[in-house]
Amino acid sequence: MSILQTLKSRFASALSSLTDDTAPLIEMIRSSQDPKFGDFQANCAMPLAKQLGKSPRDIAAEIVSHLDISDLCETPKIAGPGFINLRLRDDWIADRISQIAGDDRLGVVSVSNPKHVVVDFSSPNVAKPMHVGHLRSSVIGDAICRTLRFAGHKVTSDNHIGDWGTQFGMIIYGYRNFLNAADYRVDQVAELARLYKLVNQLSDYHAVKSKLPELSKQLQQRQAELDDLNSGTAPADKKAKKKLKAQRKAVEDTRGAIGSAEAKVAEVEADAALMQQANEHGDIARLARQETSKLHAGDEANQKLWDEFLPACMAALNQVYSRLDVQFDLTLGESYYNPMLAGVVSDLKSKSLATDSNGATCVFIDGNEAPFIIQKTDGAYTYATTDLATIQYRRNELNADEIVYVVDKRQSEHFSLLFRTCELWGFADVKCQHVSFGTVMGNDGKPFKTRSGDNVGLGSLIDEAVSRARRVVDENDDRREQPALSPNERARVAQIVGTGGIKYADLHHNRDSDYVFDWDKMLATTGDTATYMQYAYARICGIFRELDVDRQNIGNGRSTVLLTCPEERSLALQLTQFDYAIDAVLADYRPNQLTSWLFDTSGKFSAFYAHCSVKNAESPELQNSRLILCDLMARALSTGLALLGIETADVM
RNA sequence: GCGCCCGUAGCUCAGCUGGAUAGAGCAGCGGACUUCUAAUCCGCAGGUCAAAGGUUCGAAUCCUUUCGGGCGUACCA
Repeated sequence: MSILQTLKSRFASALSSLTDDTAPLIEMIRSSQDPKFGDFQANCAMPLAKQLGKSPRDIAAEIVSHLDISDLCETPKIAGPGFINLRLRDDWIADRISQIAGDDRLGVVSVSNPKHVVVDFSSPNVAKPMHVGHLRSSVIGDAICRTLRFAGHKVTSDNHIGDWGTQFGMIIYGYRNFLNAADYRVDQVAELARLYKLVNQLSDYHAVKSKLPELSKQLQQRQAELDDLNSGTAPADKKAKKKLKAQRKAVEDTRGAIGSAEAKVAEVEADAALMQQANEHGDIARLARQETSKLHAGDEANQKLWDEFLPACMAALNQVYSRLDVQFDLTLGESYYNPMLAGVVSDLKSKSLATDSNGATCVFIDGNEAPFIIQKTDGAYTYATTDLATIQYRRNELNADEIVYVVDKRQSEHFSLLFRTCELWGFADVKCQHVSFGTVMGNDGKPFKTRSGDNVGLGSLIDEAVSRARRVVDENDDRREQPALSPNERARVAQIVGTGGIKYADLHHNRDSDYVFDWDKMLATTGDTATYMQYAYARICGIFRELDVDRQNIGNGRSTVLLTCPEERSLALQLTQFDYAIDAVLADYRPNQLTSWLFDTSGKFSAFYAHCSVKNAESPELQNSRLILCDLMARALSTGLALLGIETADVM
């Protein structure tokens, strides 16, 4: 039983003589936020006093008098309005550490009721290079999978790749019209990406070009409306003010739209070759869409191209996954569900859940204006249809108890419609959850792009991180009198530090927050970073090397842990609470709960390291005790970081 | 129009179902390497938690309003 659970059960019996409803009260026991108040605090006296019409401090005293915790805590202190402050006995902490020291799971018990959770994450479109946006989903999803597995659940990680969408028609069209055969032979994926970009650019050109006159007209009109509003007297009431502001924004938006449209047009027109291609392919957007339709309809030639493109695209994705050490149990892309889509639509129709609206087949959910479109006017299915088929498959074929979607929060409306539709469809028994995350922003407050407006490729991000890490590794090792690392080891450390840094930079934010991308922060190796913890790990390994200790034998004996100074006690107490961090992550799928525990713990270790020498411990018993703490700390770091997909190195 | 989200230190962000004097990191300033790796440690400074009301013994957290910003909103995924 964990410390908190033990405390709660003791409080439950103490409280039972005062009230029948102890459940909400024992939830008010938690760890103290300030160590000067002790290790834990119970805040239940105040509400209970209110309930019983007595003074909170008297109630607190009464609770304490019924409380039987002398075996694990020192005498409770009542403070402030009626807080009960608890300080654990050192011998109790020491006992607890001894137990955990012999436990591979560091005191975390496997769940008693394992669930089968399908985690849907990463989900890039093939033939489009992965970018920072995919980093969040991949890294968060991977951490969730690892943590669920550690807790004892059955996990199926599934990469629901976009291999059946509009972009394939564009690539097919590009392949047929603009292929550079030589480049294609050298680097198939790069050439496909170029073709995708080109077709996209050309269809954009035409779309935007034809929209420009309308946009200018709209601008004129909106400007006129704005002038109209401005010409009157200054707006007195709030409504008029608001309207004026909205109008200003509308004008600005239109102006912005024209600006970017003109830029797109100019880019094509500045390039004679592009211009010629644009002129020769005036209907490119429609024709590309047609290729997609043909593919979906089973057209042999297009299917053959799809079969040709896909393996190379997958290989490119897998290369990135391998560098990130992200693994999938399944990679069932959208194409996999294609045969099931017609059945989904007919089933929903037969159950009168889906109806025709303006020629499209839709599910309408009460309280939502927007329909959930499962079949378009032209007969094509949408990603909504695919998502429904996917849930059906995961429930019926994979026997999932729970499905977790690690997807951008901008799609929250889609998921709420999807999940609601599934409930109505009769799939209420599978728990679906949208684990949303915020956008990676640039310095301008807009979604992060390079200066040229492209997405930042994930491959080059990793390269940059590793090469920066290498510079730091070199600097540090060169500074030593005797360099500790061979060139190969340096490369290995740079790899671990670089990729760990990227992952950590993402994971340590609350996933729902947008955050500003910054190379220096993303790749920083000081402060609240993976490097800080990796370094702590390497320092512990250094102690074992220096003292020539066999880690296998530490903590196996009955040797006790001695807590002789505040740094030791604080570290030991922290190390008993790994299970809270795991619980906190899984409560709402927030890996930042684990990063913050790891950072706190590492901070306490660093203080311990600075103040409590292991090598020069005052006695062999104390040295042994400190070795137990070091070993436990090292395992906490490697285990905890591993749950985040971050590796450690013995020397760095 | 409708719906969802956000506003916390110079910057980037934590802050769990309401708990005591709101926390980190970075940047800044000042200290600590003959002693297990200074990728570190110790200290200082930095805040009207956007604003105003309300609920409560207690509010950054819950409710209402205002201001500022973002996102979504019928055939892209």
